[in-house]
Amino acid sequence: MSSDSSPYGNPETRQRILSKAWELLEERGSSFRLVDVADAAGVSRQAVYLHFGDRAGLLVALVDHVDEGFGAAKLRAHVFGAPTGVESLRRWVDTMSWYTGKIDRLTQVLEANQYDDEALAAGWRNRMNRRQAMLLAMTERIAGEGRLRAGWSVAAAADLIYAVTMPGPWRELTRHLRWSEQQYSDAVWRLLEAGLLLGSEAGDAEAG
Amino acid sequence: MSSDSSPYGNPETRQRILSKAWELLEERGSSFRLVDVADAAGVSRQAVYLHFGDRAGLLVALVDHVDEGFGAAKLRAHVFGAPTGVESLRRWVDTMSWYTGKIDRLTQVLEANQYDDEALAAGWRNRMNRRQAMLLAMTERIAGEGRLRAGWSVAAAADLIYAVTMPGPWRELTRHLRWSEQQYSDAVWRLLEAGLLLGSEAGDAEAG
DNA sequence: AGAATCGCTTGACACGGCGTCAATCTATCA
DNA sequence: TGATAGATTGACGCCGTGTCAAGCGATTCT
Repeated sequence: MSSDSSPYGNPETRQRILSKAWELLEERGSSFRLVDVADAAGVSRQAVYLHFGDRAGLLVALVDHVDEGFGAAKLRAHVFGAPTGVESLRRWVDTMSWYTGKIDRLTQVLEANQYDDEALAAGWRNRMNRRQAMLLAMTERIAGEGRLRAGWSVAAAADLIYAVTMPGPWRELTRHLRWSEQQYSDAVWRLLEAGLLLGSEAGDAEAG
Repeated sequence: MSSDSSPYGNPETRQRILSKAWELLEERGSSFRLVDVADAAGVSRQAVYLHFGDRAGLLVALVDHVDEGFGAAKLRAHVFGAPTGVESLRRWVDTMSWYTGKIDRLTQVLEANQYDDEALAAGWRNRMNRRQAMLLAMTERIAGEGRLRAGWSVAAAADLIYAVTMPGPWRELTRHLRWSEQQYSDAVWRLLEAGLLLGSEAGDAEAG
């Protein structure tokens, strides 16, 4: 409970920098420069360093900033508030597809730089670990409802769902193969449902 | 059929550079430097530029180099030589899991730098397009054998298989979640089979 | 009012790695 | 003898990151 949460300087300045950094990242991608961020925010280049330490620090801070901006907490509540585990997973896939689209540019940069930047890697891992934990919880719930297909352990199923729904495949399908986010969501859901779940009472019959 | 395939200089030197570059990439990852490559190959830094133009050129050349080294052509022949489309896909998943492990470091670098390097992006796209084409062909064959589950178009199924089997998820499962390559292969296959394919005559029954 | 502190600016600098250039060397082949 | 190809040498410019020291205008403390 120490005060390491008081970052530095004027919070409004901090917000301005983050907002402009976000905009620049959206349009310039991973090649956005700190000097541009500073200029856009109407602040000196050093101010950025004072607030965030370095480039990686800015990126990491950006993650929380956009999560807050997009109401990630509420989205999570909606997902977990589903009446059943299966429905929860369905909502998750849907929400994730939408959300991934919103922050894909940032995700790209994080992924691309996680290998030569320690701090960035940690930030990315942290995010992904939380996602894993969420999916494990959902999968446990699904298993508890007796809807996990025979032959799958909860852990294995959760890991596989996690891996298959990473940003990479999403990006490939929507950005390069021109699927809509909804198509992605539907197809992935169908795949997971048919591959990992059991029908509630009726079989897997579907309209032909 | 023009002679743009005669690259530059002594082919043996070229090979030495590529081999050493590969080694360095394996251990240093994306932060490997051209100067180190040159030193390791016992050649001047400029020689690298003469042979490959720039960093991206080296990386792209490296792709073909390792494909050749690992006998990618033979592997492909094995995959396509399967008696049925379904078996072909099964072989592909298995082979791909193994092969992805062999070249994962290189893949990482390619993925990571595709966004700020034009030539690298093209090289990566090229590779992935060929994979897509392969999977489309396999999926068509599967559909032709009447083993594609109802409700999936050939194109959609192929795209989805392609996306789900990208290096990203593979890396996540094997490197971070400690799955073996075989476990990955088995799990992904099970998922695809149950999700997209139809049993030949007997149902989907499996030993409990 | 005087002093200290905070938030930020200014300008300069070093570092690293990439890419480039011109000059030079050394075999080989004609 | 003299081109030509393959490679070396050493220097240079560029660019973005990160660092440093000094200073400046407000606000707060007393």
